[in-house]
Amino acid sequence: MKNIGKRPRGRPRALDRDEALETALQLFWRHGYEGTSVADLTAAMGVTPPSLYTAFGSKERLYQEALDRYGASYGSFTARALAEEPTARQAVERILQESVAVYSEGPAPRGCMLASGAVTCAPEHTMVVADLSKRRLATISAIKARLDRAVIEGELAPSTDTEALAAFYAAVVQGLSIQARDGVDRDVLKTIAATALNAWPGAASGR
Amino acid sequence: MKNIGKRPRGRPRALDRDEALETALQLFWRHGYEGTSVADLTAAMGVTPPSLYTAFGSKERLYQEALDRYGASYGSFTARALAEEPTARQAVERILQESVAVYSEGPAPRGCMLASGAVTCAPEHTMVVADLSKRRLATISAIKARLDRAVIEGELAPSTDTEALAAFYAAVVQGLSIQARDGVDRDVLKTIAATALNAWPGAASGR
DNA sequence: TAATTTTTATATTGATCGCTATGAAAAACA
DNA sequence: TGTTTTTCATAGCGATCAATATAAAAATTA
Repeated sequence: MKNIGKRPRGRPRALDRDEALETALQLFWRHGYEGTSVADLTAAMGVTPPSLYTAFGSKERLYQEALDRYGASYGSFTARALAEEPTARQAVERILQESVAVYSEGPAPRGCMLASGAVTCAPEHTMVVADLSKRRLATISAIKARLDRAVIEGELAPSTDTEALAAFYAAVVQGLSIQARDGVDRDVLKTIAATALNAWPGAASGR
Repeated sequence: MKNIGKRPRGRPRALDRDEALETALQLFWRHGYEGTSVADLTAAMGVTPPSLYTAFGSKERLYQEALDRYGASYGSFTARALAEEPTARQAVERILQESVAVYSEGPAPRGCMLASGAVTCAPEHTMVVADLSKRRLATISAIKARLDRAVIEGELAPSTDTEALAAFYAAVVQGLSIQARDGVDRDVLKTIAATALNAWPGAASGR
């Protein structure tokens, strides 16, 4: 008899991988990579270290999986806004607004997991810093690609520096992330987002 | 005989306190609070742990002293721009430009020590996170105070939301800090700064 | 020179770090 | 039932964490 769609051979795992990954995401989001210990993770998951290592390999790989999960859930609004909104400007506007909503949510605001995860780090964790950096730069590239399309479609002037404009809005989002964690009032964050839109090429900034 | 202006009684310290503090500043700036160990610090200073502890008390107090030193040296351009420039707009412009210069300096850009020091942290280091947060918020307040003065002097309309405008430019500076660390090209950073100025109330953002 | 004071270096402290060797437990196979 | 396979919990690995107890070293003071 073949084993198709049935249980595998050994002892079934007590660890719900999906649930455990969400727990890891929450801890890493709040405390960052270096601020979250394996003991913290296993305690929150309700398992012992060997179970964690069998399921995820290492703390570093678990962190990367948590980042992937973040990008596919809480952090997915950026990609969705870029894909769904009819204009680049509306996409950027939605990104700014949803950033405020997601980052300042809950009793202890968490900001952006990519922006606040591990900007600085011990030399031995360079890989983690580089990985996060890559993900942040990828976000800028995604915004830039949408702006380039807007140039082609005539929404933006051909002379537009799309790379710098994308980096500018990414910078505002990163700043929103830090200030959300600092407890800056949500209304202020919303106004920051609105102010950033005044820098949109050709926009008349209000008096 | 009294001891006035002479050497104190005991064995003279081999540790140059000022020099050691600058060394600590550099390490903390690069690797953050959690990413810098006492062993790293003593090794770079060329002393043994007891010397560090008699001179600075604890790692946490040394970090705070390093932050003070940063604010009085590398990070002093903000306060100076706010005090020296004739208009609020020129002050903000200078802050943005000098941010780019300072944050992207050197072979391994360090960003802002306040913005990248310890956004996330282990629960047992909450004091450090809170201290950094307080310093970042103080910067926003300083900018706001200058904008309030600009309102009084007629440079800005009375309806201006000075708190949000100050928070906006602080957010851009914080984003610049992150992207400088990520290795974003210096010219792009400069254009981000210029773009942010287009959001200045009443400014016409270029086509 | 002898006593006092302060800093120094050596060596360690207990705690925690990420991680794993070991063997029992729990399932599917034969 | 007995074998095989996989995960489980117990316990502990060496390394590193921030911080110190101890006592020798180096200065001033008497």
